[in-house]
Amino acid sequence: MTGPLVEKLSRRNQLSDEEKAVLGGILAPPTMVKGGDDIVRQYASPQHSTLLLDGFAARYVVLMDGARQITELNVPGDFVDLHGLLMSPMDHGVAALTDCTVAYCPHEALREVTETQPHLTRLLWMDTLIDAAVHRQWLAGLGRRAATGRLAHLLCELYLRLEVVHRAGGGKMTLPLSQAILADVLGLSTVHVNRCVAQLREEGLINWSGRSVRFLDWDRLVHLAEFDPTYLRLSREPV
Amino acid sequence: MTGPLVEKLSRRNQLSDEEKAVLGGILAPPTMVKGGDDIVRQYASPQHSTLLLDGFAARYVVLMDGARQITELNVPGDFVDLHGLLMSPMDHGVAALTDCTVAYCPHEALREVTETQPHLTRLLWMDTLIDAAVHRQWLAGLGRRAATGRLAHLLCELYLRLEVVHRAGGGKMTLPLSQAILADVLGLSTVHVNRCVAQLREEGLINWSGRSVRFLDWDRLVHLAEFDPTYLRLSREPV
DNA sequence: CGCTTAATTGACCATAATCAACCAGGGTGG
DNA sequence: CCACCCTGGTTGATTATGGTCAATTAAGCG
Repeated sequence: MTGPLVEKLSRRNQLSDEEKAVLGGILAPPTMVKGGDDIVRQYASPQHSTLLLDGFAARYVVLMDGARQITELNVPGDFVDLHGLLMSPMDHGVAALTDCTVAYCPHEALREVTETQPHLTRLLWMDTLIDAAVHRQWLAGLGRRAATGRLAHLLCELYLRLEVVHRAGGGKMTLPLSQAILADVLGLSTVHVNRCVAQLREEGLINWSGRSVRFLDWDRLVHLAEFDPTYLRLSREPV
Repeated sequence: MTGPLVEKLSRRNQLSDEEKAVLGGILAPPTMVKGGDDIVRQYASPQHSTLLLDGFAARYVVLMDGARQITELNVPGDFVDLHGLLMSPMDHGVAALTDCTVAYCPHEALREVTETQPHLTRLLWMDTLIDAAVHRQWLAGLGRRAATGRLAHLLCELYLRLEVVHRAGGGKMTLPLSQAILADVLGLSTVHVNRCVAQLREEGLINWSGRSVRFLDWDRLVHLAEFDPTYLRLSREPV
């Protein structure tokens, strides 16, 4: 059940069998959340954190005029609200973008991990640090990148993150997110997302129909996106 | 020397005398960094983290066309590169925006803290989680807030953060940042920052001349900014 | 096969960028 | 002491990226 989480963490530093067992032992049985429902509501103070096992989720903020900004996309293996362990209440919501399978993890058990498993604690800490690193890349995109480059960057990032947990490979990924959702990620209108997708298609960089995205020229896409994967920390780190 | 850090952390959870002593014991003597210089260079792999004791610093990303996006502003009491403890090399730079006083903290000593001081570790972890929470607010701003509201939000945030470390109070703060720097924070041009400042002035919300910002109508500014300080975690947290 | 959601396209508009001056203040060297 | 210079702030004119509004098409789906 801890599969995608262990796969991700193991990329960065060796997980001992004991640590894997600890992780497995603190998770409650999986639960389903329907696409469109909230996994965590804003202002809630949950007594558990939520590990996403399957599906796509997103942290989001809604402004008074109704505009929504998605501040983080979560893929399988991500803790969607690990920060709730140390801070309460939630200052934003977490939505299931598709049907999701999640496993809850009592804060009590996580707190025990922080008391007795310093190395595993550092790995979990690092995972939240990488969330922050992704935030910073998105900030650079929203602040200084043109719309099409921003979309290209997002596609590069998602491909690598999904590949780690075996949801993408061979230059192809399944992306069950509507253009309206992507607009809320990219800080654009749906209309303009559509134009950016069209542009990437016209340039012969991707083949995107329905949920399926195929990369036709990864190198040129990376160049257009100015994508440097360092921030995703997909190789050994000094944890 | 740990003054501003202890003041900030103590807002969130009680620090024991032992913990304060531990913090004091792991810091090297203060160092000066000149405004405009880098505190940490991108791609570097420092063996210490840097506590900002005085001055303003910023994490930033530079794109290929030379545009700069500041992804985080640091004020006294902030660790500017605590994440470097668990991840290396740096995926961005940290610049001193003004003359700064900093104290380095060897990673070796910090690692020892994570092995022996679980509660203090959680407080440091939380501090990085709050960095991420600030990132998310900025994302919402860059993605969905109009320029003037974005500036208003930044001013509200900075005032509260500076107040915690006694660099602001009585509705007034000293902000030694040029409009060009603010533009790199807000994802705007300097010209437009200037117009936004002018607008806040015209609306009678602030008095801003030179480095001195005075808030004339905090409530209306908060309303314009849609500012909710929850994310700054300035009161007791369940660490 | 109708119904609903998502994608697409076009016309027009607005926010903010760019370009280009100009001004104010504070050092500095003559 | 004052002219000069440099940085940072201010203003106006023009442009452009992306938003809004509205309609059309395509794609799932019961």
